[in-house]
Amino acid sequence: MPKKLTEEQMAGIIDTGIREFADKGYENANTNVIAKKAGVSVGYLFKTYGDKRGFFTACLEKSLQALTDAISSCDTAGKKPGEKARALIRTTIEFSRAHDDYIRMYYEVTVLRDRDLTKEMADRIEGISAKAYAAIIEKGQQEGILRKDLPAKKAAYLFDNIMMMLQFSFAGDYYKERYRVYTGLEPDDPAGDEALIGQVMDFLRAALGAESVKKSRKKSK
Amino acid sequence: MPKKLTEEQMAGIIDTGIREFADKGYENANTNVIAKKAGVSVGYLFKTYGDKRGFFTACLEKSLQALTDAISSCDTAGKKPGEKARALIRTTIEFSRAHDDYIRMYYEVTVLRDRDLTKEMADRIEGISAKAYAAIIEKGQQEGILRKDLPAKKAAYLFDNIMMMLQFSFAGDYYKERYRVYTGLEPDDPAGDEALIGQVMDFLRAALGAESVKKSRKKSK
DNA sequence: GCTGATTGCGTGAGCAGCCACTCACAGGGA
DNA sequence: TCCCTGTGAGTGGCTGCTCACGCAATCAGC
Repeated sequence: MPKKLTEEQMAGIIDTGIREFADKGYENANTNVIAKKAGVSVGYLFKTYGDKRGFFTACLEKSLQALTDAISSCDTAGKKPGEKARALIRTTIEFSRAHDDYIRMYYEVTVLRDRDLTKEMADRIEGISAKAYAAIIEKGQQEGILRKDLPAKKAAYLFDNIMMMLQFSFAGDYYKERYRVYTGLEPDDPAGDEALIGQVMDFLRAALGAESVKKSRKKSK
Repeated sequence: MPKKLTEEQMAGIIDTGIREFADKGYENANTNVIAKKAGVSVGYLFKTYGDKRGFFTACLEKSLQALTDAISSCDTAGKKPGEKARALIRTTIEFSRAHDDYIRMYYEVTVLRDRDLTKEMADRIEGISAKAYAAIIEKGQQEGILRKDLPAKKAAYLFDNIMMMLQFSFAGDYYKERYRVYTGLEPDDPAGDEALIGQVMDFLRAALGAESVKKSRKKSK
């Protein structure tokens, strides 16, 4: 049965692709299988996206958009740096658990052996968060809430290290197991979330906060 | 020309394998090519290691051993927790730069889709460092150098997050680029190392140190 | 010591299966 | 009738793995 694909079908290929790439990895994902699962012909897939890599890039695009949207929704004007940070941590954890396939797509980029694409993606993805984080931190420093002796860029880097690892910890098999080993908690269970968020905040507040702020540190557990 | 492989040849296959797996990834590494590069027949490779996965595991084993050795060399008895941490950070950075293929092998595990192997590896690799880190932190807490209100396990987890990201930052293309984006520094150039080590220490000391220790914080940059 | 037999390690051409990609075609819309 | 979109059986190239063979080392008999 030929003729004119519906909008859903066209969007469906991308979603199917994301699921397959996330589950099996780039190499093991099979374009024939993806097309069949999406109810579309292979021919269509290749005519539309050129080749496998092109299709992958399209899938990636959607995943990254969703990720970026979630992150930037935390950066509401008027919020204090501390509130922003807390929102960022909570959103990251929740998003990673709910849309683990998007995170795993992002993780796939990290593994890619295509020098140019790798560089482009790193610049795009990290560029966005690097600027956002550095801005928050700089603002905090100006307001006197955060210590000024650690360069904002380096602080942003250390902050993002923790954010990235959080993302992976709730999406990838290896990182989930690692989370279990370290904390004794089950990553899929949201029960430990609040405690974790509190501890991460606490850790960061201590690491980045100005002396005056440290005193108000609350006991956690 | 057949007959009896030398010790070097036998070790050589593993080294060649590590290089190939690290460079191209598990799927793209070609057993025929590895055998040829190592100056050995494919037949030998498969007779000795069973299949590609078995050969990969053998390569992994050597990489992990080297990594574990380097890490555990920092844990000399008698050192203060702070000294141990500093040695750990320095060693991690230097090792990652010098033996980036070992780190990339480790990273490959992280991507593996083999549930059982993933779990086993996570338990082994992370189990070792988790215990070591937690022990150092607990000791620090008992000595009153480190704050006691953050559970040692969680602290170890956050510490390891930073250590892992440091490893990747000097070994993987994506992470190298990310490091450039964030810090503006060139990851392959050791010139920025001391400053980075100082800042990481500073960050951790602030995050984990007891109040009394914080006062002695030195200005960095 | 010498020689033919025996053993088994290592070889690499070849095979089988997989999968990205093509292209001749079907059929719906204008 | 003429596009033009989408189809899916087919193909070519790649790669993990096999297996029949060759060669050296060891051995048995003299």
